[in-house]
Amino acid sequence: MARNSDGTKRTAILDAAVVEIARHGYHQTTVAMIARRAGVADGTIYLYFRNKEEILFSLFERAMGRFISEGRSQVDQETTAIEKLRRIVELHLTLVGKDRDLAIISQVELRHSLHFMDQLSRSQVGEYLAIISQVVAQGMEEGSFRKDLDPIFASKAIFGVLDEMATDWVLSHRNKRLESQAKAVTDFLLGGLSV
Amino acid sequence: MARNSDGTKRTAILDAAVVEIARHGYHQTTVAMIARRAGVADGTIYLYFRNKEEILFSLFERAMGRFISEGRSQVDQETTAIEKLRRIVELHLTLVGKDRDLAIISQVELRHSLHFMDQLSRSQVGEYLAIISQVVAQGMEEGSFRKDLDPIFASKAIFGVLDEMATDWVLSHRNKRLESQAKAVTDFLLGGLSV
DNA sequence: TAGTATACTGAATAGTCATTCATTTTATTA
DNA sequence: TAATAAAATGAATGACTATTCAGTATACTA
Repeated sequence: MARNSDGTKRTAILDAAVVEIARHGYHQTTVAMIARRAGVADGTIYLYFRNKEEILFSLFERAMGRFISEGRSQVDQETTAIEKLRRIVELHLTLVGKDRDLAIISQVELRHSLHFMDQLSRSQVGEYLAIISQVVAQGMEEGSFRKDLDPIFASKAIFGVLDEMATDWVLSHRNKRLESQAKAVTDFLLGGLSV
Repeated sequence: MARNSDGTKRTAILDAAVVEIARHGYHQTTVAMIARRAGVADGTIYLYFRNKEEILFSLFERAMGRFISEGRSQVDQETTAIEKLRRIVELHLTLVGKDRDLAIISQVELRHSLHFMDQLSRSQVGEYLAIISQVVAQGMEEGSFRKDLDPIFASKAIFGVLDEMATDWVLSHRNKRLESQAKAVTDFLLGGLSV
């Protein structure tokens, strides 16, 4: 499998894939379309990726990597669990809201098949949830969060709210920035519905 | 477009589609596979559905219809917003947890394309969210829910948590019943993370 | 029972595209 | 500069499948 040394061409292919897949959907996007936009020949794609599906996987890995590494660093910049949660919410909404094409991919196109979702949730999403659940656990120790929480459960619930906001933003055609919801989300997560 | 008077055959086709699509995914499921399982000829499918995609739409409508009608009836059986919320959470998790094949479809396969999700969210999901947001609004009037909530926002957050629990259950290979999470979900939604 | 309408069948069609690989171009080495 | 290796090309292949429709079977009517 030949490839140029810097990741130039691989990156170009992934960038092209984001645009084409966001615009036409994974199944309507042909390998030829991605190749054309990336400025390479069809066959070149197969020097960098085993098959079409691997492009989608790689796309996800690249995006999720940012969530994890930035997530960690944001969390490390704060001391209290409440502030850490605030940072995670802001980061999540900001990262998704930054690039609509990528958001379409992560909120819609990546959820195509059971097989696919399975892989995703096992690998990187699990790592992301672990970061969140650590924050919850810390909050419980600190005494700022309720003692009767299950951190794993709570991390999923938190992710669920963030994910729904992201999906809603992708589907809405309004132009409101996604990160403008950060405060509302944090307040809801911390305080719940009850007075 | 010919068809037999009772919905027998149409129902058989939809039932077959649920099984095949849950098992192989929408794109790996051929019309022939659905026809075979339903015990009809390939062409018969097209007497009942315009095309393959319409099968998926119909599947969704049938399933979502239950959420909405049962949701309303559950809500009507309670008086306080807190109890209504409890019912919605229980119903949602029970309905999803009742049929794993259908759950796979609603949590994974139905989210195929932006176009598709768009249609879904506009139509029936919107109606479902409206039911939830009415409950939130009632809770605010009653004084049992915080006054600074936006009911629309809150309904999305609630749906997000329910949806994530459902997806997690579909992807997890454990056998724990989904509705066993109902209390944890309700507590989380009502009380949030903070003490 | 003959005639007509309705329902169903399944083989043939028509188009699509992921993937391959023989060939060409570009880079590296001696 | 010649020889060799690495990268890249893109036309051709081969496999797949949604949809159609001419024909058959079943139900209904007079």
